[in-house]
Amino acid sequence: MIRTNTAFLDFILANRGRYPEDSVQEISIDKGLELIRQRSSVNAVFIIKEGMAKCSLYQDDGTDFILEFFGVGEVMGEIEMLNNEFSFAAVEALTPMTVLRVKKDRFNELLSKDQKFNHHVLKLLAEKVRYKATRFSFNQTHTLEQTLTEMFKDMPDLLEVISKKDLVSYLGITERSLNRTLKILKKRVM
Amino acid sequence: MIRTNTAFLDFILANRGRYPEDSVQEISIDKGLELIRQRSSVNAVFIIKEGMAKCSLYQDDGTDFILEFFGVGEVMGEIEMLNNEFSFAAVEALTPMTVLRVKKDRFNELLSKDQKFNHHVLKLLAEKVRYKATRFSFNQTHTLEQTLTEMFKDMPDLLEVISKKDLVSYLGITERSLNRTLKILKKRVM
DNA sequence: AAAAGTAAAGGACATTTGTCCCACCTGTAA
DNA sequence: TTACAGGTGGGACAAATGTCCTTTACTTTT
Repeated sequence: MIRTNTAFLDFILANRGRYPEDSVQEISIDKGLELIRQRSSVNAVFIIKEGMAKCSLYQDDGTDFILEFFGVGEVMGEIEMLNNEFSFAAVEALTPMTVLRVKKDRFNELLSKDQKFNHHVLKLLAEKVRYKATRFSFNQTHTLEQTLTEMFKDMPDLLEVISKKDLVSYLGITERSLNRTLKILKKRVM
Repeated sequence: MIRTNTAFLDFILANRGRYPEDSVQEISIDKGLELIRQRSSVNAVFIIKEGMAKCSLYQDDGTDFILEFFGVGEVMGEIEMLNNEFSFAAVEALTPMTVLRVKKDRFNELLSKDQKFNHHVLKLLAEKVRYKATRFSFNQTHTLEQTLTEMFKDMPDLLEVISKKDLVSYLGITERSLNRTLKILKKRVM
């Protein structure tokens, strides 16, 4: 459930020497900082080298829904770059992070000039579509209890890594429901 | 809610004369035919010229969840092509269709040799991510009544175009719930 | 038109999730 | 120590959705 993409990160790290000066900058991000603000224009693509972020969508009614947790290697801002639109989601650091920053012009240049870079971006987008589809499909057709059971199978230390509040937003439920179901699951284990 | 992408279709239609012989074949599809079978290998990309299809995911428990309704210009099979994996979803014609078929090798060739083609594919993938994210976010955080209200605003003739069974699978609910809510909405209008 | 068979709609009750609020814990200021 | 504030978990009830089965409506056959 925390997305990673080491293939792309490794590729960038191995090749950045060949790119024009300053194409890829490494920057440190404090926990809690908002890397991308919703409905603002985005002028760089970010790749996570260390740390974790959440990508969420604030809705009109005040609720916020977490689309994805981004881990090492995940890429942010490329959707907006390609559609040339304002960001449709927000990205916020959940831990201190180190990210690689590629400015808009450089990103587009790499896309058109470096075939391997281009192919990585295509694959990464395809993977985002695939993952979103399967995740949402599962959530829509299963109860919270089933969904949580799956998540713990995948990641037993879930609650140490992600706060209850974030988990609630990720699942689109209330804190009450989460607590209730966690209690049921705890009983089940004993 | 029925996705379309005329930009890409127009581009293909305008340029196919320049592509090698037989790169883009036009084929007719009967209603009900399964263009892409889930968990099978995909060896061509399809673009809809006429008609409509559903893209769905059959789950282990027998339920099937409709990810998207594909209308004119929508592209199918490109995710599998890029990830070089078996199809994760199935696509079935809901009406008689005409589709443009681009074989795997040709598709990859166009991707690497035709920069505009490449850019169209990038944009189309980005748009799929964006759309899925906003749709699912909305559904997860709203009741069926709210979701249906929005859908009818967008498309008053919804029920003439899409069968109740498909609508049910698209929303991940039961037929009973749909009927109940439709009745409530009908009362509301009067 | 009557009978039989099939698909769609809806009633009654069960389960899941949400809302509201209270009790309890912890830390801190008086 | 007391009193107050903020946060966390949970009880009680409400609302939304699912399950099961009956009823209604619509076709087809005779």
